[in-house]
Amino acid sequence: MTPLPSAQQLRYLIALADLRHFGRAAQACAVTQSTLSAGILALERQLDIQLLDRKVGKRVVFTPIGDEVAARARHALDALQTVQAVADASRAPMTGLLRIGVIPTIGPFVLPGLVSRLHAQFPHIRLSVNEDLTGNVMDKLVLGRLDLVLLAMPCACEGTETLPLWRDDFMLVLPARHPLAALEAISVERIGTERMILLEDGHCLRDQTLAVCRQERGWSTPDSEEEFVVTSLYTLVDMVADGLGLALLPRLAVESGILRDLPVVVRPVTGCQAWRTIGLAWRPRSPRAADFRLLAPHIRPPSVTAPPAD
Amino acid sequence: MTPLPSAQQLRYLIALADLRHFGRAAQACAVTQSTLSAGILALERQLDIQLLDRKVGKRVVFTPIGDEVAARARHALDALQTVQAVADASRAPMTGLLRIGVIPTIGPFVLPGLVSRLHAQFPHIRLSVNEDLTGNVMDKLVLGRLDLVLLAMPCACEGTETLPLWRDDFMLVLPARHPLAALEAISVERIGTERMILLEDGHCLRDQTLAVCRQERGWSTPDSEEEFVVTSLYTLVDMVADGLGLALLPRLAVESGILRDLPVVVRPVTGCQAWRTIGLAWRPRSPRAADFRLLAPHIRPPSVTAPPAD
DNA sequence: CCGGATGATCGAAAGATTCGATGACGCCCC
DNA sequence: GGGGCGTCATCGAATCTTTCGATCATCCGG
Repeated sequence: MTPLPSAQQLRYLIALADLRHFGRAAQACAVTQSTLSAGILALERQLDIQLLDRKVGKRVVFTPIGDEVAARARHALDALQTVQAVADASRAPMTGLLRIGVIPTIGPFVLPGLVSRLHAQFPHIRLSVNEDLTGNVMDKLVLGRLDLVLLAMPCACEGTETLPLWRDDFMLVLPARHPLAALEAISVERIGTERMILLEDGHCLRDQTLAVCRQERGWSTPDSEEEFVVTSLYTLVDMVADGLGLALLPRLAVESGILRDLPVVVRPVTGCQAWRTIGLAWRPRSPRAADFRLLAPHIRPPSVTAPPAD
Repeated sequence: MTPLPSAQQLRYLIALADLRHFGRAAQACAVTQSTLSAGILALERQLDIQLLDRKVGKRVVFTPIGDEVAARARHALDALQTVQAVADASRAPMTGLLRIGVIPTIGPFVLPGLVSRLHAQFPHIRLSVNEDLTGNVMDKLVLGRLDLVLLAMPCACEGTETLPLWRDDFMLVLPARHPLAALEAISVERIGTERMILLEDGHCLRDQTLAVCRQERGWSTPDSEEEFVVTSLYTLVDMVADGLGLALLPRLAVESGILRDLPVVVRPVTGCQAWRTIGLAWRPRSPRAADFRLLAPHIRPPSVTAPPAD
């Protein structure tokens, strides 16, 4: 049985596929050109296939099968590096750079406490935070540009592993002088005739608000000319205070003091399932998946007091 | 930078994880016990983690992280072998064992011609055929026990790559003396009041028949005591001939002569989308994916004459 | 307390990898 | 058209790694 291609050979092939030049690829691999050339030749001999088209001048031209092998080689090398990464992560858990993504309707209310808590608990961790819409942070997650995403479920998180953290109720925010403000709790049917202020497209909270409203048959999306769409929860609250409409806010935002001293009141919504689930998502093959599970208990809404240490 | 673990080391680790015995693992790897022992030690030293618990007697006990690393090692070794397999497949396309799965409502009508055609076209291919329900063949496909599946879409084929081959119309088969037999084509609304004979649960054709019938509002699934459910298309045709009900048959089956000389007539269905798409499915990472695409043109219904060779 | 089984360790031989130097080949410009 | 240049292949020597067989250390059951 011929030996499997070595990690070194795969590195050579991938560098050559990227740079299309033996000398520069060798430089990138920190070896001499002769070594890289011999490595590619050895790979061709071992696999018994032609990876490069050598007749066309002296330019580096991959054969179709060469491209295919290079693509598989990338995957194999990645898998090998993951073995190493798993070992590294276990030897030094909760260290190194953690690139965390978060959506705008969670970030401002969770991150401040989270960052300081993580720094206190895990001094060797370095945090990089990226706030963006659900779709964007999830894209970056699967592309490997983020390690961990804090988001609101339900959401389309194919190809990721998720862990629910806590339930975050939606609460109705309305102008203080609004007739409904007299009620202690407001049933979803009463919202049917009201104008709702929405976040702009792409915010999952927008879709979740619409989903809650659509549980009431009488409700329909406002015409585009009548629509009130804003880009941040802060603006949204301001507009409610101005009497321009009602809005659903996550309890998380309310309890973080987003209402300030504006002339608005906040009421629970009854008669429907009005909440989102805050959760974590990561790549299932992430070497640090075990770390992320350990990290989860430290991600909390600011209002929840820490459980006593044991 | 410490070197990545070698394929050999991963093999040693996996053999040890499987056999839990240095001597036998070494035998399985065709090396001496000392070599395997040294290999494991070297891996532990390179990764700088403890893979085995050595204090407990002399039994081979993996640490939790050892198990984790072994699992990743399996994946990495698999990826390396795939590089090799891609090369092998390209060097000798259309050779070796091809394990093909097929569903019962396609197999009898396509396989006979397909097998002889493939043997003629690719003499070095060895075929292994497995006929089973859609769910079962797809399970075997993703588990790697099949290479290629011939099935009817739409279907839930997550985690697989699919290639549509041709559209297969559904045709209504009814007793020769049935009043509707007088019509040249039968609109789906006329089926609303008829009793349909169905395949048993698990056949995708059953679900597709129900889907067609449900396009007609008046239609509802028969009560279980009134249901006529059979296990094969041949029985189904027999029951139609006996006047027990109507059935939808794929054109593929009709043109393969399943109606024999029974007192039934077959009519096109109008007024709805009544067809299935015959297609191929395989694992996206299959080393022979390129082969499968080349193979597709040779999979045809028996009625279609071969295009002239060019 | 001893013999068998199991895994770790050691030195030597075989094999693989790498380097620097050099060869072969096409291309460009004078 | 020929020399210079850029590019990839080849070669021998030095170095590093892997493997083997032998041996040692330890544990377990009688």
